[in-house]
Amino acid sequence: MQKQTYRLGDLQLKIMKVLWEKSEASVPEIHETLQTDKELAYTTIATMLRKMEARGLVKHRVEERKFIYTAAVREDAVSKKMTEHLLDHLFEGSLADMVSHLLSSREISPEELSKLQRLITERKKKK
Amino acid sequence: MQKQTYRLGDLQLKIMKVLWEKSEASVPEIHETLQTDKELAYTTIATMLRKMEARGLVKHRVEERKFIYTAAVREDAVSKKMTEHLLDHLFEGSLADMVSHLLSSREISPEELSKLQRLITERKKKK
DNA sequence: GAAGTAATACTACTCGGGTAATAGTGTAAA
DNA sequence: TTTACACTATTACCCGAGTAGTATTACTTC
Repeated sequence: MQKQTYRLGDLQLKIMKVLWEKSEASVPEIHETLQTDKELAYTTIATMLRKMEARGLVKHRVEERKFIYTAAVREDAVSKKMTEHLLDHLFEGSLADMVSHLLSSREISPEELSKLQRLITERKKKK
Repeated sequence: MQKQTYRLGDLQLKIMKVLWEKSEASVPEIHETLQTDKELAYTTIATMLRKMEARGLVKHRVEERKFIYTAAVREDAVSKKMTEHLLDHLFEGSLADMVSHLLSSREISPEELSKLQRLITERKKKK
């Protein structure tokens, strides 16, 4: 089990983000939180959560007849999996290629650039 | 039309990669090329190509009764779309966050790091 | 001209994401 | 104690990726 955490649908990801943020949430809470994005039926969220639980992405406990959901996978694990998947499948594992792509196609603030620079310098020292 | 190029399945991506690499290819060629990975029926490739054409990802012309396929979307456009999608949905658009993730979880060669460093310095100068 | 061969066309099925209506259930309020 | 209300459970679709068997078509070669 614990299959492919690297492929999460958009809605699933949104739900995970809510759970990571709040650490736990009831269905109404999640539904409420996501309403800003797009109109989604309450049952859509509830169904999705049940499917996600079957897939091992979330867990729930019952509290006063309400389902309280929590994430069953950690955010950094998922981010890592998803990013690595893309990196390996699209850029043959070359981080430089990937970043160069982003650099050439997006506006990146000077702050971001500096932050990046620091990160890399740090990393070079360590290794 | 020209919808979501940011979500390509693994097989579709593999096929696109073959086409980008060779610039054009017949079904047997593509099938042959992908055989190293995994056993896939010839018809699987053919069907997939037809579906991809319907989706606007590839085109074909006929040459001596054979379909010669070519990519209908450019590699950099797709890479960009896919990477940006991930960046925006997983890291709220912060390139630094994304890279930091990768840096902390992967072995990156000193060469890659230097390359990255150069890229960023370049970019800072330009802007 | 019949048979073999190589290609495409058609059809079909599974699976998972997404979406939601409807049914059921249990507690709270009137 | 009947009725609302607020949840969860069940069921049902659609869509696209993936996979591939079977049918058809059109050359080639006896």
